[in-house]
Amino acid sequence: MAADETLPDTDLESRVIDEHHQALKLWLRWLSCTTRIEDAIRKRLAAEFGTTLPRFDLMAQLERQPEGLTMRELSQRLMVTGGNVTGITDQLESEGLVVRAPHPTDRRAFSVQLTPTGRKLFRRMATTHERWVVELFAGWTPEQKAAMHEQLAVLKQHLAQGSPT
Amino acid sequence: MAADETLPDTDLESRVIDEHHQALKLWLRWLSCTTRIEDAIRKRLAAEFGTTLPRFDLMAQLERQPEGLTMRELSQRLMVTGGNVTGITDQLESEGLVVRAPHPTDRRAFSVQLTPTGRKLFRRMATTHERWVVELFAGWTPEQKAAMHEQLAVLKQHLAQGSPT
DNA sequence: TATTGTTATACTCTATAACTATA
DNA sequence: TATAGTTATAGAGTATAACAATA
Repeated sequence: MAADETLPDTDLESRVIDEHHQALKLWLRWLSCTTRIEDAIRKRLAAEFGTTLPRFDLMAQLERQPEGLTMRELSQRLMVTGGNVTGITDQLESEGLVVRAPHPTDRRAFSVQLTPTGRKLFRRMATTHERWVVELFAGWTPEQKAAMHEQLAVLKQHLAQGSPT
Repeated sequence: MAADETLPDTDLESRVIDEHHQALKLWLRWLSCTTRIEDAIRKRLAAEFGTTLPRFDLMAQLERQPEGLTMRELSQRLMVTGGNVTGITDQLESEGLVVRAPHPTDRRAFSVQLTPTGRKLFRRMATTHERWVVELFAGWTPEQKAAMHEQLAVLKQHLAQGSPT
């Protein structure tokens, strides 16, 4: 032990390997937590509101944009291809939760908007959803949550730069 | 501002609301990072190895258990139902990567194991996968990664207690 | 020509339930 | 009876590519 002077190469190498394992272990633990949280939210969304995460996410996007979003914008924000947005929008529209309003300037496009019913439902769901999230993260102090939030900002930027897909 | 003495109730309430928003914002940022990382890994796994995350995960479980795992154990560890494990195992077996060996004591069960080919392939994939993960988390210092790892341990335990499904 | 959105198709993962064989 | 595993079925989400209408 304490061979810092005699075996620098080996120490460097093992440190590198340790850091590799560190990143991998971190990712696996992260993924495990994420899966559990997502599963919990997914199941509750299905049980209490008969909906799914993609549907919830689409409505969340619309709630932030009362003037509406085009199918293309939804596709980009949800990071899925156009065909999928058509399908999910079809479902929500048939349930009277969203509407394809005519676009003010582009006759090819729609301005997808929440209906009053959709908005009311979404707000109920969002409130409940937020309570679930608060409970799930209740194991952390506010300071820990804040620290995590900051650290994730760094990661997010790194990810955006690293793979500018 | 600084109404700590005059309006304690309001301050408490706004602090609670802030903490709610804090948890939600944290979760949304977290989810965004996770999605990006997972997408990157999923795409690379498909492009470079023609495989998927569930297949990779199943092989990862087997690599840790050279004596093999039963279908049931795989089902539990991967947190999916039995029918899915049958399907994925069928694929991998047809490609010669895993084998359903007879179980030593229970004639109903199998001992699913990696074949030598499967083991070799998995080790190649795992090495590359680990490199991706290291790159994706390169925005953090080793200390930050260690701190995150610790904090996730707390969360994981909270999640395990909270919903003992 | 390029873009918006839809349609058609196919693939993966997932869950549920009925079923066989063994414990 | 209970458990291990398979099969059949169905449904959600996803991507791709061909297509119509409009820019």
